[in-house]
Amino acid sequence: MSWKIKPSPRLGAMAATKDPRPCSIADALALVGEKYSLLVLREVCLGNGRFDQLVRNIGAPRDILATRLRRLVDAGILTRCAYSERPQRFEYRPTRAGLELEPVLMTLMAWGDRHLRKDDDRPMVIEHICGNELLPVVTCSVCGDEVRHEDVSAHPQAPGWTVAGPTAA
Amino acid sequence: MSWKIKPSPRLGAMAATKDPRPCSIADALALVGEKYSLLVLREVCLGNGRFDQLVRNIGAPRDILATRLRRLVDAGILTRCAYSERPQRFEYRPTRAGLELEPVLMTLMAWGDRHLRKDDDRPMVIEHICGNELLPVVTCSVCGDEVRHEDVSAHPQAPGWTVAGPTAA
DNA sequence: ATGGTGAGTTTGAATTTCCTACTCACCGGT
DNA sequence: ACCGGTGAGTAGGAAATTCAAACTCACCAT
Repeated sequence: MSWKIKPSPRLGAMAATKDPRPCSIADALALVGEKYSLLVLREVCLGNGRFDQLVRNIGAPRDILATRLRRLVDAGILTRCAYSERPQRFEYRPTRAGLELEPVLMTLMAWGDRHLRKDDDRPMVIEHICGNELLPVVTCSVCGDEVRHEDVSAHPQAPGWTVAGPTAA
Repeated sequence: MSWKIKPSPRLGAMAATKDPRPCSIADALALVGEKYSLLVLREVCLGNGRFDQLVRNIGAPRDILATRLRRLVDAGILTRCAYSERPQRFEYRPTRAGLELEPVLMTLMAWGDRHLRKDDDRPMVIEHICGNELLPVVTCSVCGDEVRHEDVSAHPQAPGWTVAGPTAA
């Protein structure tokens, strides 16, 4: 009788490493990157924070939405405030931290408008107080210039991490 | 014998509506909002586009990563180019459209740095060509002012949609 | 008493993700 | 020629999530 000897698994091809690059993008996404979370924030920033409105406008299943809302409230991104006692009814509103995610939504929307739609059939236009349609641009807070890919360089701070990955094992 | 009469289901409390608010944020997220997709973009923008590097630096399961890469390539956000024939080896690189998502990553990172970390233990610092650390700010491309929540107003274009949801049914 | 609304919860089925291992093509050393 | 190693994935089954539809509870209006 013969057994298939278990040939020690390849050492190079392992599962997802348990310590990926430490990064605030990853951390932020762990909080608001789940399906629907950013759409909740969109609606809430539009002033539209009641449960059934969220269900309708986002198109999310009610139970999932309830889970997301709990998480966003716990994270301090939303607050749940009563807009009526007897009958008790609630409304979700962005906290300061939540409002500070709006720039993310705006740049994302601008990208979608530019790359996902042909012509000018934008489903929503944002007007700036200056009187013009808002075309959001990301700039350097110091010099004020628009940020371009070739004008920035990343410097990882965590030990063992370079821009190219962990220092050669 | 008695049957439980099926009491026609409530009309008010239905499942997720099949036509949520039309919105480029939603469309963009449908493309790049799945788990890991934006982290792929992060690595690829860092110039780090080989499969095994992505696995290590992102911490994603290999099969999921393969699926995401296919999707991003199909969407025209990444390209898969050979960096060596014999043996064939590939590398993923951002297209123009992919690079234009960098502002989203930057604002997200800045938010994470500000709200998810106490003190200044940022895992990564970005330097702008002007010589300073980059603190990205979203501004109005016309007037140049920083965009603040209270300075913008949204105008949905789709018929039947106001900022507050579908026109009263 | 009946029906309606807001804000969720429950339940079971359908999808996705995750983990571990496996493949294929090639290279480099002995 | 054989052995081990690397890059870039694929395969298969268990575990976790999502989804749709219905159900609950408290209250108000008729």
